[in-house]
Amino acid sequence: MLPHQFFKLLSDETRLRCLLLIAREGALRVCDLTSALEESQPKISRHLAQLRTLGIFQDTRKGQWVYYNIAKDIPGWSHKVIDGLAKSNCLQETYQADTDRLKSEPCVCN
Amino acid sequence: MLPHQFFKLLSDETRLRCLLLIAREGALRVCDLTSALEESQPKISRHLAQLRTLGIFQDTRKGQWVYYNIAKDIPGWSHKVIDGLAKSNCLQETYQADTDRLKSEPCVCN
DNA sequence: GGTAAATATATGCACATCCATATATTCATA
DNA sequence: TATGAATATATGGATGTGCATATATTTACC
Repeated sequence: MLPHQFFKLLSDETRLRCLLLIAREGALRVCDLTSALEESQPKISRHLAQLRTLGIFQDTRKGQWVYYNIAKDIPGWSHKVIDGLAKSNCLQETYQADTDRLKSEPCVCN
Repeated sequence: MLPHQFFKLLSDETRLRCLLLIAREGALRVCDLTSALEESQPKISRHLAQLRTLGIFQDTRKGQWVYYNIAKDIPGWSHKVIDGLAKSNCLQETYQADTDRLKSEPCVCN
C-alpha cells in the first residue's frame, strides 16, 4: 500500500467518519455505521469495501451481520496516523454526532 | 480546513512528495521541486497552488524565485501527521530518490 | 539608463479519466 | 420469506495533466 493510496481513502468524508468511529469504538456492523452516519446502506458498503480492499479494514461475518474492524497488519506509519486522529480532541468534536447517534440510537436490527 | 480536505491533498503522489521533501529539507523553490521530482513545471506549480490555497503551504518570493514552506499556523492534528510521516524511516525509503536528486543534482538555476 | 533577451513561476484551455452517488437488483443468512 | 449486505449500472461532477501562453524578475548589451 503506497502512502498516497492510504490518504486517498481518508480523503472521502464518509470513509473518514467510518474509520474514526471504528478506531474509537472498535469493530462495528454495517448497519451500525449506516445508522450512526445516516447514510444509505449501499453507500456505506461501497466505502467499506474500498477500505477492505486496500487492507485497512478486515471483515468478519457473524451470522447475518458483517463486522468491520481495523486490520491488525497495517503499516506502522498508517497505524500512527489513525491513532493520532482518533485521539485528537479537535477531531473528536468534529464528528461527535456520529458517536452520539451510535450510542443513543442503536441500529434497528438490535 | 476539514480533515478529509487535508487528506485529499495528500492523496496525490506528486503533492505528497512535495510535502515530504519540504517537511524534511525546509523551504524549497519551485525549480528545486521540478528537478528533484522530475516533473513538469506547470504540474508542480499547480499542486503547490492547491497546498497553498488550503493553507498547508505558504510562499515567499525572493527575487525571481518563489520559496514554498509549510505554513506555521496549520492545525495541530495535521502538523502531527506531517511530522510523523517525515520521521518515518519506511516512508523515507519510499521517496529517497527525491532527496537524493535534490542534493546531488541541484536545479540548473543555481 | 534603456531596451531586449532569458529565466522563473503562474494560468487559461482542452481533454481524458477517475470517483462518488442513486437506483435497482442480487446474494447470503436466519 | 424477511433481513442484512454486496454489486451492477448509469450519471454528473471533480480532478490531473499537457500545451501554450501570460506575468514577473533579472541579466545582457548598447
